[in-house]
Amino acid sequence: MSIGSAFAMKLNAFIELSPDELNFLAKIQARSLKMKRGSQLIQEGQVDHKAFVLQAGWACSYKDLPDGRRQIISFPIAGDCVGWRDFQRSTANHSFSVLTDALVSPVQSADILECINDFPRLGVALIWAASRDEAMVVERLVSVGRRNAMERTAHFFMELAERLSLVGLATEAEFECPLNQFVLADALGLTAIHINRILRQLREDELITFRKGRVRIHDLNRLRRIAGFCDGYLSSRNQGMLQA
Amino acid sequence: MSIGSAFAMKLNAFIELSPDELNFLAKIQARSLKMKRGSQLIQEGQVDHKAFVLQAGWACSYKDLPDGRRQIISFPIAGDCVGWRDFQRSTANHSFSVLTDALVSPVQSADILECINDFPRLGVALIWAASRDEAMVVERLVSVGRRNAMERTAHFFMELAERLSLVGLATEAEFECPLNQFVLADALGLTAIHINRILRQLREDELITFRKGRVRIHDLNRLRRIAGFCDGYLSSRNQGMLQA
DNA sequence: CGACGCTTTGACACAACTCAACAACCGTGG
DNA sequence: CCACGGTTGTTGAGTTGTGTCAAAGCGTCG
Repeated sequence: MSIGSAFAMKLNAFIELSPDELNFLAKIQARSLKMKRGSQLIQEGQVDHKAFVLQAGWACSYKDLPDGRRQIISFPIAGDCVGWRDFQRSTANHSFSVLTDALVSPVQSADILECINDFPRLGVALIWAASRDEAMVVERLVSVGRRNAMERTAHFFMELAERLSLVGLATEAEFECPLNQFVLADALGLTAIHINRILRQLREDELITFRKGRVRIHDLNRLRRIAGFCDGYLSSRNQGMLQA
Repeated sequence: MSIGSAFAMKLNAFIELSPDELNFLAKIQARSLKMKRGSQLIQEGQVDHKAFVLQAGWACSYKDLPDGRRQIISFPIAGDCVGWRDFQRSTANHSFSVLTDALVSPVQSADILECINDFPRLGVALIWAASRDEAMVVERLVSVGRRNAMERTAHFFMELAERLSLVGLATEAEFECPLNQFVLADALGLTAIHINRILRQLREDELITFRKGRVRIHDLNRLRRIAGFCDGYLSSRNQGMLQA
């Protein structure tokens, strides 16, 4: 049986799913909506917010400050859950927008509860996914708090490469990345102008080339040293610490 | 019946707990360990890590970088869960230390599962607590990424005041805070020296005085404006889905 | 063709860091 | 009781990483 969705593919990398479990995942993703690039799925403070699974395309979650500054929290990609964290909260506490044209499946909280009750292994897999999402936020806090612009940017692209390859959207050294420099800046706590300078430096140092929506990684090992990247928090296997 | 523990008190602010539920909470906290100030509960990468409830005292969770830099993620206080996020992971992905002498109750993952099965309302309350913890990490990411040193520090103390008052450890305008300037720096992504200057400015502007482990808030409204603080992500009121 | 979204570059400003020194406080032991 | 070392707080002077402002380049699309 083929895995089907990116969501199933990701969970399947954590525990091997039975046909029944795959069916259930297919069922809750049966209905899906096309979203136009730039449209908003959830607005911070919204009362009747939903939850989604992102089937295809890129999204971002973020918080706006009153004066226009914003911080991007995460970039959900194919197979990722959107807004599940707040599913028992009355109001959403961050906003979600899609960055590209995208395909999303709305999910009812009833589905989530049913899943946990009828398919406990799937429930565990969902908890794993949630804990992985949180680990990514933590890792980004570390980046923004304690890594300089170069380290931070390198770290970000390595994490992205790892996540994308888990759902079959990246090869060893290359992947599509539809993020512009303003978006990168808001994610990494920098300005777009400074991101531009850093990207130039990464290119000149023959570490990463990022042009026209495509990232090419030239020297993985040197990059890993610079970024201080350990993939333990992302991967389902081999969760041990790597050497410094 | 009295509430008993800070943990119960916090959850009780979210949903009113029945005597049975309170009993269960008391049961899992029956055993507790005294920890000496500075000792470590969990080390990043540790394989046989446990989970805890912090009964009294202050702790912190953090990640170290190979070169000695570190980022503090959160400050668990009385009533908070420690290490629950990773309870189904094979290795811990951040470290925990206690900052003061403290009292902790070790919790088995079996207890957590039993809780969810036998006391579903309690399970929901735990999910609420977890989602609140994550919201705090997110809010800190916003601070470190997009607020300047003054805003960040003000925001931090306001959040702390709110959390402490929920477990009865803060009055309107004053609370104990055993954090030194190095610790504050590692939490806020600044240096201890700069924290010192910011604290001086907060004092001179008659906003906050922080001396000898005691924080006094002088002008809550002005502070809230500076920090851009909204307590929605912390508060237990006005969270729906569980009116019954 | 012009308009627009995004990238690139330079000159300059400033918030936060570094280094260096000293002061205040605290527990310990003589 | 004081002397002491260690930890924490305070301050100043100079440096640097990143932000700000301004302008130009370059595709793409209507």
